[in-house]
Amino acid sequence: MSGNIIIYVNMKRYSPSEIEPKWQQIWADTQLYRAEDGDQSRPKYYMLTEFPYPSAAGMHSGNGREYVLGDVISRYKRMNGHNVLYPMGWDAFGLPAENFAIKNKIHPAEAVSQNIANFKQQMTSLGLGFDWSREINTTDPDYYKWTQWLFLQFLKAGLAYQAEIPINWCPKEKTGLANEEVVNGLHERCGTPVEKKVLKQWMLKITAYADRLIEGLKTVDFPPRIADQQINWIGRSEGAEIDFTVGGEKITVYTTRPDTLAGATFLVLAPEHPAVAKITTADQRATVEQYVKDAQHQTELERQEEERPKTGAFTGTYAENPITHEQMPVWIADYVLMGYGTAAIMAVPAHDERDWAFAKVNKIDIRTVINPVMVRDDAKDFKEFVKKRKIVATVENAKGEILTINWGPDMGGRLTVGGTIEGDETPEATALREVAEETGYHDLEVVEVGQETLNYKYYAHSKKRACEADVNFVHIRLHSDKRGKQRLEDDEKGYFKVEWVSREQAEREITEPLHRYGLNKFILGKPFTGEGPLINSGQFDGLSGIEAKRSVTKWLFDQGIGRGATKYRLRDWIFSRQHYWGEPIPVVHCPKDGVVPVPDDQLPVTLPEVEHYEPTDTGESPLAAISDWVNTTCPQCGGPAKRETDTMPNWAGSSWYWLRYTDPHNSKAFADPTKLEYWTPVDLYLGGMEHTTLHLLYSRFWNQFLYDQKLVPTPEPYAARRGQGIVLAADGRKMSKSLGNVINPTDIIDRYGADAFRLYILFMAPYDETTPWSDERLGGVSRFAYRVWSLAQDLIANRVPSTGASEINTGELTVTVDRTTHKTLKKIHDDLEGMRFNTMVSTLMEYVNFLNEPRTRAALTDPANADLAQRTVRALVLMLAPAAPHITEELWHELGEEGSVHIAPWPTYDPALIKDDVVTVIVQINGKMRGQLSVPVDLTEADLINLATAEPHVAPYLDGQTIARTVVVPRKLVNFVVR
RNA sequence: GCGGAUGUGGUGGAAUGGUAGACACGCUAGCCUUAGGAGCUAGUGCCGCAAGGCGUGAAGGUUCGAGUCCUUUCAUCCGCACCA
Repeated sequence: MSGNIIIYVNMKRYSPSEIEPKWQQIWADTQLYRAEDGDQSRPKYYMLTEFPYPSAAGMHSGNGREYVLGDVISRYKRMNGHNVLYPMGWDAFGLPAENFAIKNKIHPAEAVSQNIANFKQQMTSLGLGFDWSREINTTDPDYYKWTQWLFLQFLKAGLAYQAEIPINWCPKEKTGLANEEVVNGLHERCGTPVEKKVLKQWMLKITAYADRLIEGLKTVDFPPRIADQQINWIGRSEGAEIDFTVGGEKITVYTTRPDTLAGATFLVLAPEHPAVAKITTADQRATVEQYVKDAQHQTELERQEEERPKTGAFTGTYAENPITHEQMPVWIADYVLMGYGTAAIMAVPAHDERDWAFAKVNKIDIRTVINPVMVRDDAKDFKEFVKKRKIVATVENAKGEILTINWGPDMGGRLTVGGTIEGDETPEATALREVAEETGYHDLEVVEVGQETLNYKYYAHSKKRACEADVNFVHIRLHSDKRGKQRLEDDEKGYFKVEWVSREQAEREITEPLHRYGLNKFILGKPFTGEGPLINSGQFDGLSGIEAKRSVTKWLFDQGIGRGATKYRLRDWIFSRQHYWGEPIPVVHCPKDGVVPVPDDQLPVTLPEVEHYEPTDTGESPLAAISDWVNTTCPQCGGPAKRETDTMPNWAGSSWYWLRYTDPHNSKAFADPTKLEYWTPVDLYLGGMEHTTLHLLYSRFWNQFLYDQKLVPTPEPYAARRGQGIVLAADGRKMSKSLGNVINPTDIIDRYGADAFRLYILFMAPYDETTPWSDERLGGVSRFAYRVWSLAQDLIANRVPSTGASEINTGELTVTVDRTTHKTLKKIHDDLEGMRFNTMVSTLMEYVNFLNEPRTRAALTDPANADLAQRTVRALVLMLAPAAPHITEELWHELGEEGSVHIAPWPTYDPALIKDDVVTVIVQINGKMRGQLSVPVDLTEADLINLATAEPHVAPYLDGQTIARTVVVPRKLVNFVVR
C-alpha cells in the first residue's frame, strides 16, 4: 500500500470549503430546483417540511435534521424522474418578533427580515435544494391578504363566531391562549402560570369537524403514534344526556354510563354553570357564592394539583332520580369542568372514583348497582362450573392496619380473609366465623356488607376443576386485640402466618383479584368501574354492558328526559390574540349592522405603522389605541364604525401555507385551482412531533373546511406524515441556550463541510429516533467523505483503457465488483424507499471499504480495467448524490459530465447481476451453528446434506448420533436434529 | 389512570423467524510521518490459556431454529389527564 502515498501527494485535495459554495452558487444561478407547474410528462412529488419561525438565534440542528431529510428525499425523487416541489418560507408572525422589536426599538418587520436573511444563508450553506422562486412569508400583506380572506370564508359559513368566555390568559405576554398552548397550567412558550379571564373572543368551530378529523386519519399514512395522539386529543366519547328538573330549572347532565343511573345519588354542576345562581336556595347562597368566587381565583395550575381533596358546596336544592325516585342533592364542585359535556354530571359514587371520594367527604349515600363479573384466564375455555358461595372479609384495626394471611410466595401470597358460606348462613355470619377460625380474633364489628355479589370463574388447580363462585364482601373492624385459638383444617395448619400490614403494604402485596377487590372497595377508595349485570335498578336489573346502556338510554328517550349523545374533549379554537404582530381580523363593528366582514376588494387589512407595540393590561389589543386606524366606515351602511382590534394567532398563517406554495404570486386568488389540482395533496410532510395536536390538527381542519367549500381538491392536505426525532446535545440532554450545549449547524459546516454534516445527520440513527449529537462520530463520517474523494480521484484518473494488453486482473474480480455494485444499488434503493437513511449510509461505507480493499483498489486503478473503474465510480457518485450533493457534483463534473448530477437518472440495478453463484450455507446441530460451507447455488439437496455431514466441525457432533430430522433451507442452512 | 413507543457491547446503532453485534465511535497494541483534530495494520460482547461455554430488560410458551412471533412481567421515554 505504499503506492498510495504517491497518489495522495499528487491528488487534488478534498476541500469542502471551496467546492460547496461554488456549487451552491451554480445551483442557484441555474434554478436547478425549480418545480414546473402542471408538467404532465412526469409524476409530481410534493415534499413539504415545516417552515420555520425565523428566530434571531438562527437555525438549530433540529431544523437541520428535518430539512436535510426532506432534501435527500427530494433529490432522490427528482433523479427518479419526478417533478419535485420542495418549497420553503417563513412563519414570521408571533410574539418573539414583537418582543425582539420592543426590546431593540425596531419594527417587527425589520427584525423578521434580518432573521430571514440569516436563515436563508444557513439553509443555502447546507446545500438544501429549495425552490426559492416560491418563497413565502406569512407577514407579507400579499400573503396575509389571503389568510384574512380565508378567515372570512369561515365567518360566512358560520364557523367563526364571537363568544364571551373565560379564556386562558397569560399575564406576562398579556394575551389569550388556545387550550393547546397551555401545558400543565403554564403557558407553553414562556412558562408563566395561566389565569382565567373572561373576554369576548373570536372562535373557530373546529369541534364541528371533530368526527371528520378522526375519520380522515383512516385515509392518510400517518404513524400510529401521531394518529393516536390526535384521536386522543379529540377525545370522542359516547353516552347520554339526561334532563333533571332542579328548582324549576332544567339541568342537563352528560354521562358515558347511563347504565348506572339508578346509582346516581347526587348531581354536581361546575361552579361557572349558568344555572347555579338560580337554583341556589337562600340559606345556601352565601356558601355557594363564596365557593364560586374561590374557584374563579384559582389558576389552572392550582386546579390541576395532584391529590387535591374534593371540595364543593351544596345548593340546597334536590333533583329526583328517575329510576329510584329518590331525592338527589345538587352540589357544585370544581372537579366538574365548565368546558366539557354539559358542565353538569350525575354522580355515581359506587362506580366512579371521583364521585366516591366526593360522597365520602360530604357523607352522601353510595348505592351499588352493578354485580361485577370476573373470569380468570385459566377458566376461559370451560363450560361447566362447580358452583360455590364465598365471602371475602377485609379486616381493619384501630391503627388502620389490614389483617392478612400470608401463605408465602409459592402458595398464593398475601391474602385477606376468605371463606365458604355454609348452608343458609348470612355473608356477615360467615365472615365473622372465618375471621375467628383462621386468625383467632373475635372481638369484631361488621362495618359494611357490600350490596353486590361478584361472579368469579376460575380453575382450581388443586382440585382440578373449574369453579364459579358468587362472592360477597364484608368490611370488619377489630374492636380489641382479644384473640382466641385458631381452629384450622389439617391442610391449613402451619402453612400460613397471620400478619397485620400497613395500607401501603397491602396495596403493594395483595394481588389476588377477589381479595384485591375487597381492599379496593373498603380501604383504598377505588370502587368498581367496570361493567356487569345491574342490581338495585328496578326494571333494568340483570341487564349488563352495552345492552344496559341502550335500554336505559331508550327508556330515557321514551320518557322525554334524555337522549344518546356524543361529546368531545376537543374545544373550539380561540382565534383571538391581543397583540400587534399578527394578521388583523378583517371585520368591522358597526353600531347599526353589527359585525360586517371587510369586502374582498378592501383586503388586506394591513397593520398600521405605530410607535408602540406593547400589549395593554386591559386585555385589549394595542391596535385599539390607534384611533386613525380603528375608526373607519361601515362597508354596508357607510356610517362610522370601528375595526376589530384583535389579531389572529400565529397558527393562522401556517394553516394553509402549503396551498400557497403551489401558486405563491397569485393576486387574484389564494391559489389557482388548476395548480392546486396538480400539486396537492402534499405527498410527504415531515415535521416535529410537538405539532401533532397544534399545527397538524389545525391545518387539517382548515383543509377539510376548504374542501367542503370546494376551494381545494382533496379532503386531507397531507397524504403522508412523518415526524423526525429530536437531536439531543452530546450530554444526552435537550439542547438549550441556558445549558450552553447547542450545536450550531454553521460551526459544523465551517469545520467539516455541509456534506459531512448531512451524512452524519442521516447516519446517526433512524430518522425518527431521538438521539444525541456526537462530534466524534461526525468525525468518522467526515473521514468517509475523504475516503470517497481519494478513491474517486484514483478511479476517475483511470479512464483510458490500455490497448491490446491482456487484463492483469481476472474476469472473476470484474464480476465480483459489478455484482457488489449492483447489490449495493439495490440496497440503497430499498433503504431510500423505506426511509432507512442510517443503513443507507452504512451500506455506502461498506461499499467504499470493499472498493478500497487492496486487491480491489489495485484492480480498479489498473489501466486494463478502465471501463470497470469508470462505471464503478459513476455508480458510487450517483448513489451518494442525494445525501452529499456537493462532493458528488464536483466528482460528476470531473467525470466529464456537463449537466448536474442531481438531475441525472437514478441508476437501476440488474437483477440478473446480483445473483450469486457460490453461497455460504451454515450447518446447525439442534439449531446451534456448528460449521459453514461454501457451495454452488445450484447444488442438490442430497449433495448439500452429504457435504454438511462431512464438514469437519460438524462431523464430531453426528458421530454415533441418530439424526431425527434434517431441515434444509436452500442457499441458507442445513439443520440436523439429533437425539 | 388513559394512549403510544422503546429496552441488543463501553457508546450511536445493524440484523425478510435462519452465522446476534453490520457500519461507525471509543479503546488497546504496533507501524509511518510533512508531529496532525492526520494516515496505515491488527485486535476489541462476556467468561476461559484453550477446547468450549454464556449472551439481545426478566420469566414462560410456539418452533428443527426466537433479538424477531405469542403470554405475563419489569424499567425508561413521550403525549393526555378531575373529560363524567
